Amino acid sequence: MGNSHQVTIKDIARELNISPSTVSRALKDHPDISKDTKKAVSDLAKKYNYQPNAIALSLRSRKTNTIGVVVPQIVHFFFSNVISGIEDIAYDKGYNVMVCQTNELQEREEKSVQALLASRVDGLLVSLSKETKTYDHLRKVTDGGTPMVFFDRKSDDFDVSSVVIDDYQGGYQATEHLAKQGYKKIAHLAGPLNLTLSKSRYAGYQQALKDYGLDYRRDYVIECANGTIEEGYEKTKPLLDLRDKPDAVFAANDPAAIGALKAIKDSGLKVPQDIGVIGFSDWQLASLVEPALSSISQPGYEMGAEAARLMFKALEAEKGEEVEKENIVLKTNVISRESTHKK
Amino acid sequence: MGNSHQVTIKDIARELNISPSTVSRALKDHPDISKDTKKAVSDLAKKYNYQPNAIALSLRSRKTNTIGVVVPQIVHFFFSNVISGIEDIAYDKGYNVMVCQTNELQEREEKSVQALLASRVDGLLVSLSKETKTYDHLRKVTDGGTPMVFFDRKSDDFDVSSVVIDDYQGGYQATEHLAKQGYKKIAHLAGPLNLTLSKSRYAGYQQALKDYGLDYRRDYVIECANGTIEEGYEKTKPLLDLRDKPDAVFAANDPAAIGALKAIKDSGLKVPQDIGVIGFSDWQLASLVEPALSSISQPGYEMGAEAARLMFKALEAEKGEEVEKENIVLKTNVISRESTHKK
DNA sequence: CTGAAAGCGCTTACAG
DNA sequence: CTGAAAGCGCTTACAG
Repeated sequence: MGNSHQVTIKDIARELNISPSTVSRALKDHPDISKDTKKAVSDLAKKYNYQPNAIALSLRSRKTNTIGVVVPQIVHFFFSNVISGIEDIAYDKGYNVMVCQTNELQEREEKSVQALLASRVDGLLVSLSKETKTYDHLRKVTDGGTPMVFFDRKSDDFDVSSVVIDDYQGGYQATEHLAKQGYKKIAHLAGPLNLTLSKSRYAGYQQALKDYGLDYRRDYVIECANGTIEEGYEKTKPLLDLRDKPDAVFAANDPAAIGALKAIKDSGLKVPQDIGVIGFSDWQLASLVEPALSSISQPGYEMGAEAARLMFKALEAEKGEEVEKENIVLKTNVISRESTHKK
Repeated sequence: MGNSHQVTIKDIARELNISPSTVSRALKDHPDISKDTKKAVSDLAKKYNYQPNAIALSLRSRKTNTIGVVVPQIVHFFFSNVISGIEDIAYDKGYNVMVCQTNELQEREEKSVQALLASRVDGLLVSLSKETKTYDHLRKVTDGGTPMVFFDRKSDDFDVSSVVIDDYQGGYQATEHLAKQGYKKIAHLAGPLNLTLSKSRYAGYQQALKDYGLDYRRDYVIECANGTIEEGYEKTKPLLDLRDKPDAVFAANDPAAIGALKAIKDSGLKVPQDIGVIGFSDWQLASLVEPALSSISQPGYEMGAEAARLMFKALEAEKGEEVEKENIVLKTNVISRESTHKK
């Protein structure tokens, strides 16, 4: 028909000469309504493809059946997995998902949270931008009574549920894996050390060295602020120039590890025979380089699904019932490939 | 406060002993309202962090300031770029974005479209699932008067705007690039040939062969239905067993190209000296393999931004004004890397 | 300068 | 079995 007006209950009522209340009841198969009326209503509803207006329902029920997601980047293997996990669970629950990316900017994070709040999302799933230093915008969320769950990048200033990766364990596992393969002098390309996540990986690295009786040397640790392939390449070169050079590199992210791989190969040394390399899985890239890169897996999809589940637990709780906060820490796994197969 | 009730205009009115109408006017700086009232209202609004309820506004204005996106997969380099492009433009326009993934299932596509329609999104951006054969669910969108724009995977049954990649040109460019590098016997790992997109790339390949005076041989063309690395590997092997084997391969997607690369290397032949390889960029992976893979770039971000712009053009049109449909075809580019540098 | 009324599309307690 | 009324949170034409 190309009619730009969606059919309402009133339209049906008018055509049938009955009241909107009756139409509403008939539509939801209310026991009071007569068979005949129900039939007439549902026939007409079908004929005009009547769709209940969710906006009107939301206004009445103060529930939008929508959750908001605030994420640093959409174009990112890990985060797109998280979003996908959230969306799948939300779909099963009959919820819609509004997605906002902050592009790592605090200002955009603030505006997005504000927009989502204005849209009265039932709950908010948030991963902080790298830039975010103050939390007033998130205070408004919790103060207003909207359930919030952090994923991956959280602030400890809030008493809300969260899902994060066990970065300490990941750093430990990576280093342990290298040690078990027989590498003795393990260097670390750390992530930006202002992030808790980088510090945890670094700490796990140190603990594993200790547990396996290996030396911790400050000059074997180099910070990679951007986590790019180029940076990994450049920062690895000085390590190779050391008189006593490392025989393995644990990079806190995969692009840096790939850069390290290149730098080692360019210097004429062999991976994994001379130097082993292991990364930390931000992308799905690791398997493609040569040699294929060992890495620590981060369960992105699971993180999203878990965060969504925590959210729905809060949303489905009885009104007034206190839901206990959970802080879930997901385990990482070692993905062992060629780049660490020393023998 | 932890008060789970968001402050409304009525609350402010009550506290100030004035009417909701006056509060509403004061809030939007209506000229009729006195300075004093305005000040009192805005002070209280600030104190209670009043947020206008977008749901109530939507019900009145029949505009939600939200657009819906239906995409086959979120975890996908190309599509996540598209979503990102859409989100950035929507953010600039003050719109929210609801994202649904179909996981390539028609049923889920139908339900998602339906849910988005029920939520009264102002417009819908759709990329069809591979499975979608019938279009009743999309007819409901256009019949109901909701603007729709297709991106990447479209149906020609609708008179709506669309943004797609010039696959014909991409196929042509890939083949032309190989020809110009001096390759003469160019094979093609085609995509699933039920998709228009695959057929177009194939047609571009054929035309380029003709234009460059090269033979078209049916046995040089192999269909890769899944587009995985494994499939590319397996389907390339028979090509290498031919008595008169090709000296170049154009794969309709990057994973298949990467599989081809491996198969060629495993057979003892050299890339690019013996056989050149070029892919079609679905992922960002191409630069990491060895040798680095030449590829045809698909501007995903631009596609999303363009599709969003078309949508907003329709949404911003005067009521009743006819917006002319545009079918935008984005150009691809050759990304020339090692895998095709014959000399 | 301010307020009462109506309405966006729905539901439901109340009345008959 | 059905309907009128009230209300979700807002805006705005109308009245004063």
